[in-house]
Amino acid sequence: MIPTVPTSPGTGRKRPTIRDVAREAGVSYATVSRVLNGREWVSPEAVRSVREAITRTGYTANPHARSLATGRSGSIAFLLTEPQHLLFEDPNFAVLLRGVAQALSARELTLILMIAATPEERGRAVTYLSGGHVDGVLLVSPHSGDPLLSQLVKAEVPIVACGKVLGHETTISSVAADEWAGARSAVEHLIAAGCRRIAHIAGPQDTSGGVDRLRGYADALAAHGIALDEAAVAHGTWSHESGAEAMRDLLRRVPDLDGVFAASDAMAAGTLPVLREAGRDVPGDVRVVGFDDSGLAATLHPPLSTVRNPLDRISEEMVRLLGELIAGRTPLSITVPTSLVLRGSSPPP
Amino acid sequence: MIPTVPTSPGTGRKRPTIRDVAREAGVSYATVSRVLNGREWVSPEAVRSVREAITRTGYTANPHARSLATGRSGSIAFLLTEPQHLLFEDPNFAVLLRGVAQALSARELTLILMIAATPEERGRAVTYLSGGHVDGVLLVSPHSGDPLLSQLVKAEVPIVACGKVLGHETTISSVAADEWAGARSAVEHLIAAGCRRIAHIAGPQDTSGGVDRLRGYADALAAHGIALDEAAVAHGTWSHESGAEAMRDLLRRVPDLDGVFAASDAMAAGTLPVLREAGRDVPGDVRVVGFDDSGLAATLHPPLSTVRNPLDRISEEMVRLLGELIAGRTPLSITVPTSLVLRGSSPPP
DNA sequence: AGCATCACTGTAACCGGTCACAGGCCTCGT
DNA sequence: ACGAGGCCTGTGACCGGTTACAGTGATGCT
Repeated sequence: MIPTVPTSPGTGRKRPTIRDVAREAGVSYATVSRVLNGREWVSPEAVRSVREAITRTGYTANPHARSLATGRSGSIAFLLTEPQHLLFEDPNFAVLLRGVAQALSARELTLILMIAATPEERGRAVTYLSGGHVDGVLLVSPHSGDPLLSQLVKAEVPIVACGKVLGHETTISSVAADEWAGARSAVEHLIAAGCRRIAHIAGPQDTSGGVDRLRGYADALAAHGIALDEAAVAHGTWSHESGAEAMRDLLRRVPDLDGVFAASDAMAAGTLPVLREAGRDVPGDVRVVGFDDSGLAATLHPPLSTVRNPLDRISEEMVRLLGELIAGRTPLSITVPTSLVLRGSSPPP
Repeated sequence: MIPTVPTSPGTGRKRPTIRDVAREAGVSYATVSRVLNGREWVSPEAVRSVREAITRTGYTANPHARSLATGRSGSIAFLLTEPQHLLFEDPNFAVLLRGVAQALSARELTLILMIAATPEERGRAVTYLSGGHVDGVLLVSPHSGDPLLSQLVKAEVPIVACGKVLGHETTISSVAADEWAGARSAVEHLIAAGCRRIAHIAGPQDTSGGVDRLRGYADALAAHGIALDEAAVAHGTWSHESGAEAMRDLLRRVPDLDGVFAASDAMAAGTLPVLREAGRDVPGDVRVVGFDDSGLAATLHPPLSTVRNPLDRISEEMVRLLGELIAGRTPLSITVPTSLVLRGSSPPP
């Protein structure tokens, strides 16, 4: 016969429970619970003695017991479906992640990071997320047709996406930067500064950011009666290298260009050495404006003018919307304004 | 008056419990639990009918109830104490994170990402981690004297660190690349290729990586009877820009150098344009070797020879060690071998 | 036949919280 | 003096699992 040892010797002392605190404080465990949750109708001295007992015993609530009783987990998942793109190539992504972590931490919520790249991981992610482990899900730039998306929607998990998700406006919330307005303001600045031959290095056209920034460029030109020249639009992949490549093309196709609006800072950064090698002074001969205001923008030579992508606001809003969704509000899509940051590569006129 | 909604907001009908499955299958709920956990001594037909009942009801176990009963949370924390460094500047970090996520996912463990940069966040992190929310903690390059570390150790949370943590060998496990051997092999390769004036761009000397790579450099020279010249060692911050800066210094101080070993790929990348502007051909006049084999190494011109930092192995080992720690084994520090990858910036002799 | 063993199953007692409900005590109104 | 009602507190019933322990019937052994 193996008797159960009351005080287990090897594994150290066990953590105090709410009952231990109640005994210490000389009240019932229900009262301790009330103090912990800030419920009304508890006498000041009870509050005081419970508080003291808590610090004396070093008590912390068992999160699993609490979750079991309340039905809330206190944690939300940050789901990545395209890590190779987001995590490794996009410096903005780190800013977004940082912002989300901060916003969640402030709300005492836990961030569960899930990477669902392989089919196997995606399957596990769906079961996990539908299984009640988390209170909600934050998604980065999901693909509209992704089956994962519809499975989560079917499981009634609250979801907030970063970037618009076509076809799911009524089932999931989303937060997006006003890409179009940002792009437009950048191009209008170039026009106001006297540029007449403005080229654009566009992002991938299967992303909403790439499309909207291109539309903003085109609309700004149209609004000022400047004809859109197909030759003045090159396409890149967001990366530094693709920006350099695109710039070489543009110099060949539009030798008289006097302004470049690149859809990302990295691509804008790629244009600078190419322009220098071609003997064009920035901003003297050619003005350059990027997009994102990533960390690298200010450190370039010359420092890069750019459209500030308000990722801190976006992450904050994502968490806020998710909170509302969890509380039972209906899905909502919002847009966050961008702003123009002028630096050496295209100073104010 | 605002009545409390009885049914949880997100979900309409409530999820089936183990009792529902038992009723469906015509057995007791203990039997269902036994089937779920693969316990012995359950009749084949009971297993079958339970399995059927599970698929019929769409049952998934409530993770919080399970955690409460077993005392295991099934999740581990990945703690970042220096996000500005790791998350934003270090491309390797993303690789490590990816690897850890994969290893945990394969073990059905959840990754909780915690960023503890501000004092407030650090405090919350300690309470959270000591509070039994997670089964263990993975730490990236913690600073040995960090009070956070000793608090976690005191709370008896299983910890595995990436990189050596001096003074905690008996309390926490750690996994590190063999930085010293890697650095040494890089420098020996340069010597074998005929270089005689080999400079080093060192990393920060308050990190174990920075120190060990410098030691490896010094020891390789000593082993081949080459005197260490203080002027041939410059210091950088891991970053591209600091590498360029260091290279300019070195060209001034050691004009006859014919080899450079940089402690990071980013710093090595920074040397290339500086060398080109100075009229030195790589690898003709000067051979360059980096460290890490980060994504960028192969895309440079010329492609960078470098020491492969086995981050995939490291992440895998970290998770394995943490598992052993959780199972009750004693802490263990292990080293993972590196390998030399030769490319255009210093091809094989 | 009687008893031990084996293979399996069910009951009940946890795990550590939350919360509905039933009081108790004190003050106030009548 | 006594009931009403406000404030505060304690009891007990959950939440949904795991698991110790106590059966139960069938079989094997003496």
